[in-house]
Amino acid sequence: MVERSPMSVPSPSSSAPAVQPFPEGYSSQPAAAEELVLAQWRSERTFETLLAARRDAEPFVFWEGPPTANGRPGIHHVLARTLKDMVCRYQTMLGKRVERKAGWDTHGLPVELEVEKQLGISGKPAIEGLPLDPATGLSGVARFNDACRKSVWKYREEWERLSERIGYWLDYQHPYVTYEPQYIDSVWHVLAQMHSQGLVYRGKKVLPFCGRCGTGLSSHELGQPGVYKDLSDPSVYVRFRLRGADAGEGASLLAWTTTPWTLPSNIALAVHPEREYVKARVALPTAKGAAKGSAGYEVVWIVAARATSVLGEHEELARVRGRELEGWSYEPLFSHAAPEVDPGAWKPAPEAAYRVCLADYVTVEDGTGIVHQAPSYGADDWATAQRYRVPVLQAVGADGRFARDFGPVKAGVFFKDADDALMEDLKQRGLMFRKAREPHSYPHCWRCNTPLHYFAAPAWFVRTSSIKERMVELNRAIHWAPEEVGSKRFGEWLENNIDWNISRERYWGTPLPFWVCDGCGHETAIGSAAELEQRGGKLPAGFDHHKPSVDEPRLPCERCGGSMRRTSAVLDCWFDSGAMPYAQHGWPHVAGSRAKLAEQFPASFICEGLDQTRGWFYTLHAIGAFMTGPQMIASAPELRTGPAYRTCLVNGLVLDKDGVKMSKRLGNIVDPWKALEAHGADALRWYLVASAAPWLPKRFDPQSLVDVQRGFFGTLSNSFRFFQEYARIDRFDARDARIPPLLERPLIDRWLASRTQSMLDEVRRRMDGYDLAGAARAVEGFVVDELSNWYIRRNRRRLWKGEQGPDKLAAFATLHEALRVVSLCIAPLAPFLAEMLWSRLAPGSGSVHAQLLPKPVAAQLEPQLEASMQLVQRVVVMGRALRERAQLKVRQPLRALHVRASDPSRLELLRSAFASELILDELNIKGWGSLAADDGKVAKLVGKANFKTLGKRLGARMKAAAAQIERLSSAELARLRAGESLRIEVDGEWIELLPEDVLVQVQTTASFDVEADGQLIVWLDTQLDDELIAEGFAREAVNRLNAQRKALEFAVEQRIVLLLTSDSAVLRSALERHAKLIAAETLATHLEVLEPGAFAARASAPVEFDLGSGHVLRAVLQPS
RNA sequence: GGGCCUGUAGCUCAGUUGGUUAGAGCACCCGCCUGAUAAGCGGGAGGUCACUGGUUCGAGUCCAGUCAGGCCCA
Repeated sequence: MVERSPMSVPSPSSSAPAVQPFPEGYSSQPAAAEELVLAQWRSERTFETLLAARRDAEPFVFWEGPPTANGRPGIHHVLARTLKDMVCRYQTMLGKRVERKAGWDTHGLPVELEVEKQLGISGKPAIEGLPLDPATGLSGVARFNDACRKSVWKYREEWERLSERIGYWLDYQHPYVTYEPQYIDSVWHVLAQMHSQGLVYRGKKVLPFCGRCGTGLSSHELGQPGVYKDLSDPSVYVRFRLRGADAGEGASLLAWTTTPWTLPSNIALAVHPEREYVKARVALPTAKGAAKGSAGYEVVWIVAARATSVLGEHEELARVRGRELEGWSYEPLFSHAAPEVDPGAWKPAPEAAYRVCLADYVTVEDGTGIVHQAPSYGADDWATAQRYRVPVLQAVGADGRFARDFGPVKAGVFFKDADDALMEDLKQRGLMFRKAREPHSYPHCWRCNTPLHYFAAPAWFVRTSSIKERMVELNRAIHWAPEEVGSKRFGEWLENNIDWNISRERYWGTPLPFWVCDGCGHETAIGSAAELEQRGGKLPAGFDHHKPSVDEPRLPCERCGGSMRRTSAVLDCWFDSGAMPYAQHGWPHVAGSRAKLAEQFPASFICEGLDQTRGWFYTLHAIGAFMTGPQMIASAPELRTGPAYRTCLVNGLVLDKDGVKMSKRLGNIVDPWKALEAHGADALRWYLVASAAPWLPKRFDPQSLVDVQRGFFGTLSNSFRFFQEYARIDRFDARDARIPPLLERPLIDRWLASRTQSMLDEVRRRMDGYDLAGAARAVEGFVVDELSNWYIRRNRRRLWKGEQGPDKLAAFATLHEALRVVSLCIAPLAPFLAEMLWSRLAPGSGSVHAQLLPKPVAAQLEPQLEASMQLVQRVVVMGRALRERAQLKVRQPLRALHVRASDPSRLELLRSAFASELILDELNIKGWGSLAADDGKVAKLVGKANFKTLGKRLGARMKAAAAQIERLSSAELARLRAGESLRIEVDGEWIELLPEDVLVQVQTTASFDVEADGQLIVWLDTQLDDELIAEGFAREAVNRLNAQRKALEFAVEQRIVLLLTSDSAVLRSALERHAKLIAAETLATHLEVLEPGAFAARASAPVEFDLGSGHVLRAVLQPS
């Protein structure tokens, strides 16, 4: 055990506790060390204590977007949660109170699906017909929803465990849960408010529908991988016979469709108003070998652009614009009508049926430019039907099956299976112009692979389009990171706002609180369970807001006295999460919720994935725009006008290392647990945040994690380890009164202190601007380049030298302070390492996360000094390059360093003892050879045009001017540099050149090797004399002997006896001359340089080292 | 089909209101240092800034189009 450094003197006065080392193996096994921190946070209840301590502080409002716990958390959740945590921890360190209420999104289709799978059933009939479960006494929907309620917690434990493990501080003790009664009461209240303001209405929504599951699919579901599959679909051209005045010559309208099953529901045809349509005469098909036209001719209408490709050879009889076809009447394809349904949104006009409509969406890329319309089965068709008040037919029901026998198709036939029979029927009746099969990309249910059919299902809407202007206006007040998500993606989405379809015909969701009268159709909205009871009588004990019990209460109709029943649908679960600002507090029913809302609204900050733009970001915003509108504020002053959230940070997707989206299907999902185990949470967090701006898609490459761990974390922990080892030995105490004030410390200390404060300043500025990656990089650069690779490397000896004096204390204190500030600055992003550092650097002061982040100390900022150091480092880099080229290793001392500087202030800086000592010591050079203004002997001045200042002024003459400037003489350039201006002639015009218009640089003209960077010229005196060579040998010897000490596993303080010899007299003399140095550096208490003969007589088992050029050192090292 | 984002060295990324010869880290090669040692430092090589066209004295940067990847919406 090393008790103290070999040459240090004990300092009995110090009673400070020794600085504790890091846990064993931190560098290779950070996960284990992090677990210790977690255990400490748990046992000390650090998070809860911190929240309590900030009880009365100014709030920084953060809302957690609720994840659904029935999916596994993945690596992208680690990214989102790290960003959230980083901001929340930072704001806490600014003294704010940041409540972080966890939330669970518990409703919705994914849950239902999971449960269907679990119960081994599929589709609505199976759910409603679920048999009695003896264990619970439940059946049907009650049993199903009961299972859903339990299922949502499937991965809760893993979510909480992962969140804790990555250091995401969130209040999981008091989460909001979207299925709980008080939450639903709140959502009902919001809906009832909307209803009372006339924003809720009943309509129909055409959506992709899965007949088997009995449900519409969201567009998100349609975007699932594998939904679109290539099918061999029919491609049919059908004759619609014109009738009445437009019929002439038995002409037909030729329409094209790939969905013959919708033809029984045809009710109109659509043409493009601006396109030209032709009336064409074509030959009827003939038997093989028969003459063309032998079977006669027919007349068809088709868009001009498609006539040739569809009809082939034809005779054009007439040509009109599409709008002239409007209103033309045709014969229904089938004599027996499909069932008619009430569209709800309009009252159908029977005379509008079977006519030609105009529609802009008609294309001519394929088909005939005449589009068959079946409003039930297409959103575009629906909109057109609404404009023309066309009736709506529905041969195929929600289940995807024919509702009743229809010509050749029997009732119950699945729509996809009806195509052939229908086509055959049309062919028999001479209405099929042509048929074929073509591959088409057709959507399928992502759950059960059933082909989807678009279907007009009854739906409830919120008239968001009526508050569009307000939403657009409020959006302007939101700080989006990045800005363009708000202005473009989100902004344009708001501009094109359509009413929000809030209903879903499912089971596990917040039931819509709308009751409709069986008799007169009057509807009413209920704002809470209490109100339901008040209006409809006592609710049964254990009443649940969900189906089916919520469907039982009937209300008396205020209008007609009839009975009102609840509409069957449940709420779009996006509404649940969008209502969380209010519902998480149970507003307004729960006691104290009004005050809570007043304080926790609006959000200062939210952060979710880019995919939430039309999800949570929208629903929060839309509901917020309503809730902060003038009518709401009048009745609920706790709501303030303005957007629901002030800052929204968007994070991008996490892709695999090849840039491919992670999916179960591809098996390229990164398991966050594996990454955590191998590299720790800090490294994972740091990598995810620092590697790029949060909103850019990120490629997750495990190798990069290794780099982060070895690079930043390795360097920082090594720096601490270095400090710790000597601080412990010397019992360094940061409160030691003998520590010199900063201004009395060496300049390099003041430099590091200044850089520390500059770094702190940059971190704060970047964090305040939500540039989280920039903040991380600022610390990283400081720690690696400045703290470790420069300050510590340059100052190692000050910490392990013998004397306990002010200089040593100053070095300790400077390093301590830098590490202390670093631990504060990394706390938001690397909470574990920060805690480990803090508890060792500032023991007894509590958690680093409870500290206030200091403001930069202006008095410690010395920009001049920082600039000087940059100059020093530049000269050092140039010197190293020269050594490299001259093949002179740093151990070989050199006589002199020469510098030419064009700028007198730089010369001044280099002449300072601070710069001189650093440069000469770092480069192992005895002294300055010359340090002077350039006199033209090794360099000349070269002028270069400053394009930035001149370009705007000169425009097209810029090129000529630049050429002129390059020809300026050294004398002219010298005048410019002295601050005078100059006139030059360019293309016959005189131009005034100001000093800043010309960049004056020095260029070397020397014949020997120099380094030049435009400002400085540096070269080495490479002449070696005996003295330098001897010292070089001595240093080589020290190097080899110390390596040998290590090879022999001597303890660092082990004193030795050294016997040295060499056949080279030159080397022997060098060793003798520098014996003192060698002894000191190798801790030799006794050193003898012997003649080879004498050495051989006394030495047993000597080791040999070649010190170069055949000078071989033989040595014996023995413990003394 | 529409909107938006991304494309810079082998990899991960910077690149200010357009301005001289496009940078960093990692990896690679060469060398160095070693009492922070399962670390550290220096040097080198490595680029058609996805492609095409345009605006401009000047384009990685602005504009239009194309290609590729992604997100969202139809």
